[in-house]
Amino acid sequence: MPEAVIQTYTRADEAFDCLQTAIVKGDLAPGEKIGEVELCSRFNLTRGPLREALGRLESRGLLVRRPHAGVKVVSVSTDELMELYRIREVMEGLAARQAAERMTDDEITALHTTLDAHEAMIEQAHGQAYYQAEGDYDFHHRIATGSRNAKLAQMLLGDLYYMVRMYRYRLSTASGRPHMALGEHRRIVEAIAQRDGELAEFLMKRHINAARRNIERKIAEGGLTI
Amino acid sequence: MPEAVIQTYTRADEAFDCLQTAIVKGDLAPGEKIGEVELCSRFNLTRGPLREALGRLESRGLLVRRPHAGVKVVSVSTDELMELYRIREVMEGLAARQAAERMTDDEITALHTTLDAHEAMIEQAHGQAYYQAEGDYDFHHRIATGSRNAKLAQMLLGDLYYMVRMYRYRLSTASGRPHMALGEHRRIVEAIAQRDGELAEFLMKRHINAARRNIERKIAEGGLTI
DNA sequence: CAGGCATATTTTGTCAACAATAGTGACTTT
DNA sequence: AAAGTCACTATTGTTGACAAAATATGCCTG
Repeated sequence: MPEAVIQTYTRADEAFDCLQTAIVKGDLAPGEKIGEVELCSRFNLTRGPLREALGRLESRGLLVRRPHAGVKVVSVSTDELMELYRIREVMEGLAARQAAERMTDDEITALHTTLDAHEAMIEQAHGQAYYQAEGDYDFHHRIATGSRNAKLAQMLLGDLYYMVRMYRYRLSTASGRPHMALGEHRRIVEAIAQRDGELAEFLMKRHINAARRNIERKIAEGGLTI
Repeated sequence: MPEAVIQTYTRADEAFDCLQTAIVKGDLAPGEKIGEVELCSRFNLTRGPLREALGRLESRGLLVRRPHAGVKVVSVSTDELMELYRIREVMEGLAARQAAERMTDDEITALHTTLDAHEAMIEQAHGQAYYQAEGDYDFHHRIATGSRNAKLAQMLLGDLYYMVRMYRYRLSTASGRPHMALGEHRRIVEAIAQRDGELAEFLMKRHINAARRNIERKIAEGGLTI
């Protein structure tokens, strides 16, 4: 047994998770001003733990608080979304490089099978963008973890991904280029399997850069409004 | 008037600042287990705001909390410190590139004068490592802000720098290579002034990489113990 | 004498009432 | 009539008391 420690789940954690998913899923719209008492009744919580959760969410940048004036969900402009992708580019590039150097063989095998599953899902649920988005998240999640860089994984998984996902739900994976993305994923995994960190970094950066430009183009075309 | 909004300072903010500086300065030693009531009496606070601040600090990675078991200051191994520098390398590289593209001429002038002040301080307080550390922080702070990438600045200034500074206080700027660092800083500013983003990124990455290797070497020599 | 179990204590997690502040509306004044 | 000011209300910030949980201690048993 690797982990028998059952992290007791406190009400503040519950509040945190509820709010985070509510924000990511869009149940709480960006810019929406929300009262504490309303949130309490909505999630069956009391104000103590709620405030604790609000503090955490604020320091993660998912919502902004003005003293005595209430909290509101952060609203990210398209420019800011592009900046997020630029950060992802360099950080995930680093993650891919370190993953190539440090992942175990078992983890790499798991990466391969993950991609196979994604391919099957794309063939089958042809056009179901939601699965594609989740699959993409799964892939990047594994690489962040595989980097064996705790802080890097924390920043990617705990900060950036939530903000990006917040928009992916709304755009419902605007990228909409499942096959292309899958091919890029395959090449990245190949580089990792060959323990070629430099190549993995390069491919990952290019992959995220392509995703960013794709979204940028779609927004410019007016097909998407944030 | 650009900013007439007086951010009212709440008790939770006070608690947050107190704890953060206490951790960074080393008044609260890493690994030290601290009780909530003790902290309250120490900083003249009550438990409500304190707990809010603890939540924020936890999500920033400065302390770890185990439910019902108390909080303790995070203790970072040398390996983890090196990982922090690797993250800094790519993120500050990006910051330098974007700063070169976006900083105003006034900001660049300010950067120059900042470096002049650092040089004077180094000459004068010859060996006073503390000023060097603060000067270094000032330099990197300006570039992070100048990147015009809000999230990037937040992650650097709000997360990474505090963790690194936490160790700089303890090592009392182990780097101890003030003149060399100043020269590197000058070259980075030159690249920014010439709006050469690519070069600025390259120089910044090399600068941080050199700092990392320097610390790594000193630790390996046994001169420093964390 | 050592190990495990039960109890007791300390510490954290939670709650509900109180105080302070910002936003809002009406009123007065120019 | 418009603008500024004052008071009010609703919401947030804070406090202290209560409940639950984990660690530590001491006792009992093998």
